[in-house]
Amino acid sequence: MDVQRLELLRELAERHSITEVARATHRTPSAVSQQLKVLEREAGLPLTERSGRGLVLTDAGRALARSATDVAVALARARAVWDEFRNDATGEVSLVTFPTAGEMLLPGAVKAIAAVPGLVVNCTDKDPELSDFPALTAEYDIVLAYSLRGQLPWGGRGLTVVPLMTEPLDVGVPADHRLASRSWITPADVIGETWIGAPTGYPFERILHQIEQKAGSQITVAQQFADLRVIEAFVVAGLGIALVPRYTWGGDQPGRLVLKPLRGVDAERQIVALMRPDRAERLAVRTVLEVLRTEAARVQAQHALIP
Amino acid sequence: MDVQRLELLRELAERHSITEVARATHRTPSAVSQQLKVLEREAGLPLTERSGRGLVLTDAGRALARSATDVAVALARARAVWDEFRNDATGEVSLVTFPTAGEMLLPGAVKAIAAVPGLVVNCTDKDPELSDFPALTAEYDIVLAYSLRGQLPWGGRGLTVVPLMTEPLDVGVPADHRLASRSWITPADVIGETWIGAPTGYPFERILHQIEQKAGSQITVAQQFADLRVIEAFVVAGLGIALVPRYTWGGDQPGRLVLKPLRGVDAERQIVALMRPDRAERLAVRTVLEVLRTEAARVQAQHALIP
DNA sequence: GACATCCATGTAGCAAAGCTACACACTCCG
DNA sequence: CGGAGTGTGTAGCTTTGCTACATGGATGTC
Repeated sequence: MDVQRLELLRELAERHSITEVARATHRTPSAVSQQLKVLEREAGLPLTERSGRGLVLTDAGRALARSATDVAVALARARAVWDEFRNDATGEVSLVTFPTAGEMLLPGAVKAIAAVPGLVVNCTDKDPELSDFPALTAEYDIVLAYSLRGQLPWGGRGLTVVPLMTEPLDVGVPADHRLASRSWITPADVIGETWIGAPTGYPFERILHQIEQKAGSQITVAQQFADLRVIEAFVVAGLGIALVPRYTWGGDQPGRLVLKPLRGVDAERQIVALMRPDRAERLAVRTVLEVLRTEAARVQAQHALIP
Repeated sequence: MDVQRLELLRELAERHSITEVARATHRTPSAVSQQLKVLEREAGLPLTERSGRGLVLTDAGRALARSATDVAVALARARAVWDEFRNDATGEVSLVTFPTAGEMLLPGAVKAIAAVPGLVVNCTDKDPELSDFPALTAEYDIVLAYSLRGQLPWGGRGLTVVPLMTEPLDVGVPADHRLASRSWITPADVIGETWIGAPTGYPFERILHQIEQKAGSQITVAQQFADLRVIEAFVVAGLGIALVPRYTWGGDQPGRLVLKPLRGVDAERQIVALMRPDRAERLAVRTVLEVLRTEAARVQAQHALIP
């Protein structure tokens, strides 16, 4: 029961291909295949099955891979305890975000992290529609993701989830709109309005459905954009109203776009950090996470002051 | 941070000598020394210090060794989960006991274990006065030990403790003794009696002290024997009375020795299994443990019937 | 105080484990 | 039917980790 081999099995469980595992671990596919073969012989049961031109884990393989995660966590924790002992939060941390969170949290966070010597974060963004968040944890240490209240799609898969903040989703209307002077809005208020929506499959869709149900009236979605800036521009142009995350909206439309809280509907999203449990143990990762949490709190507090 | 090397460090923490670690892991001292040196270089801090002709762990070394235990536990658990998956509780388990528990529990337990194919237990006994129980966990998978109520000397050291049974300690008197017809005895009853005691340092001593305190009168200990059979023989010969564990006494003095429960004093001992936490995870070990527990329950139930 | 003893630790050499490079077999898809 | 994708064998090399033996320091003894 060698740890290295278990690690390979775990990688295979996540990446679903020996070639991918080889690339990720800087080895040739042949080396990976050989090691897995040895593990299988030690285990005494087949761990993989051929399926088409690739292969899939058997039930036994999945079971063993799960245990492998526990071992990896213990090992990572040992490393972390040691780094804490030496007070050495050094290292590289990779991070993906969806664009709006990146805009809101990362500039401040990266600046704060720069103050920690030897700690480096490499950030990227990725369109949330193109890639499912959990899969990204194979490649990145920290994945910033969001989910709507009630749905917690990131549990269950054995990932570590750290909540960073909950952000209300308001209704954005043009400054000269009939609803612009209201202090809040209910589903009944927006009957008959035209909406600028997000592409099909985006979680925002669910909230529009909730509004439909509460109002008892069908919603008209005129356009579908992924980029918030485009949506805002359309709203300002008077082409419709839209759901806008309160802390994230651009602000480059000063005075021409106003946000109104939505009552009667659970209109908020949770912004969380998603991680593979072993990576979540690393001291460098935990340090970055701590910075993100305080940054999120800062943003939230700042918006509470200017309502 | 190689697991094998961490394992060596952990062994060193327990055995306090490279030579001993080498013997236990079937290597030469040179090999152990080299591997620890590599670990130390990776760790970046000295893990050991020379002390006389041997060496001792530094604080850093002890800290890292603690983490190493967690890794070993995770790894052992992975193995156990796998063995459970294959329903394969095969393997060798070594066990030490103090004599009385061996007499009481082991014959039945070993017979039950013989029914499990491929599972082997190797048992030995060891005088409890000569060796401290925790140290034996380095050498044996399961250590049967006892402790008096209130004192739990086996926690704290990071060992796994599984309670098997609690055994009352009665007062053994000859059948023709003035107290032989009583249904129980209090400390006041035994004022003026001569005691056959255990050697100094045995935990039974503490109970005699309690009796002294409750009775307000000094106790006379005439002889000190470790072996229960000798004690019983002296009691039968009318040379004194003694503390006798209720389930364990010989029975080869039928009718000539009677046991009387002691009231007013916490007179019982806990019989527990002591294990290194990683070894406690092994399926074979857990299986043996399960047998021991049911055997202990059987013995206890049997004695409840014949009071 | 010299000597034997018991440690840990260096050095050289050897055996095994694990990797790469390359060839091969198989499946899917245009 | 190729061509691009997959996983897997084989040969050979590199690295790792071990043993055997020698060395040096600390301890205890005659």
